[in-house]
Amino acid sequence: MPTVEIATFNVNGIRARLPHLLQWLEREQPDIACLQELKAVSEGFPILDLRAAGYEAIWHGQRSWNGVAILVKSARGTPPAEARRALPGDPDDVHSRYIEAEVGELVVGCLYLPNGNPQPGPKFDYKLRWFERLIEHAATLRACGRPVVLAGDYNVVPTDFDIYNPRSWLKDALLQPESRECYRRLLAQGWTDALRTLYPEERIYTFWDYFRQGWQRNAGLRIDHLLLNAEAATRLHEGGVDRWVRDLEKPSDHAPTWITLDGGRAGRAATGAGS
DNA sequence: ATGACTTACAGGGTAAGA
Repeated sequence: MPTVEIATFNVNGIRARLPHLLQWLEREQPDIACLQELKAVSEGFPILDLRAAGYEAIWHGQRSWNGVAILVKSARGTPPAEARRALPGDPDDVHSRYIEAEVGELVVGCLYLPNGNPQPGPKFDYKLRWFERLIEHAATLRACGRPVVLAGDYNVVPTDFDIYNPRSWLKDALLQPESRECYRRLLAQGWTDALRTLYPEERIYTFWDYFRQGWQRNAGLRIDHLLLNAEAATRLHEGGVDRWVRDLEKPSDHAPTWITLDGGRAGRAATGAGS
C-alpha cells in the first residue's frame, strides 16, 4: 500500500466548522481523517459537501453533542468499511463517541473520550468507565494482526510536559492521576503515542482554550493523540499539528493532528517512502 | 474564577465543553 496520512480533528460543531474543514482537506489532503464533536444528528452530516471535496465517510451523530466520523479520500479506492459504531461493554451508553472502520488493510478507531468535568462526580466516573471499556477493546485490536490506529480526542494530558502550565488545571479531569493512569495502562498494552515518539523533547499542543487568550499566549494542551499498534508503529514516518487551522477566524479550539505511515506490508519494517 | 469563549438548540437562556 502507498504511504498514508492519517489525521484527527475535533471540529467542535461540523456545521459551524464546515468551511474550515473543507479548507483544511483541500490544503492538507489527508488520506484518512477522524473527526470528533460533530454536534449534529446523523441526518445533518454534510456528506454531499465532503463527497464534492473528494472524501467518502462513515459517521455517527447525536443531537447537540458528541458525534464522530471517519473520512477517507475517494481517490484511494478503499472507502471506510464500518466495523463498529460504539465501544463494546455497555449497551445503555447512548453517547456517540466511537466509530471504527477498516480502510484497506488498516483498522482505524476514531474516539472522543468523555471530558469528565467537573470532578469528582458522575461525569468523571463516566469518563473512567468509558476509558476502561476502551482499554479492554484496545487489547483486542492491538493483537488483531493488522496495523491499527486509534485516533481522537482523548481528553487526557499525559504528563505535565504536555501542557503549558499545569498550575491552573490541577483540579481538571484532564490532568487527574486516574485519567493519566488509564492512558498509561493503555500505552502499556503495546501502543505507541505517535507524536510524542516523533518529538520526545518538544512541546506539542493540539488544543488551546477559548478562555484567557489561550491561542495568543500559546497556552496549549496536548490531548489529541494517535496511538499505533506494533504493525502500524513500525511504519511511522512523520507527524505534526496543523496549527494554521487554529489561527483561522472563529476556529475550533483544537487543531488537526496527523501522522504518515510508510507503505509496505504489515509486520515489516518500512523500507522507504514508497510511491 | 461553578470563569474571561464558543457551540447547539432555539428564537432566550441553558447545558456543555476542557
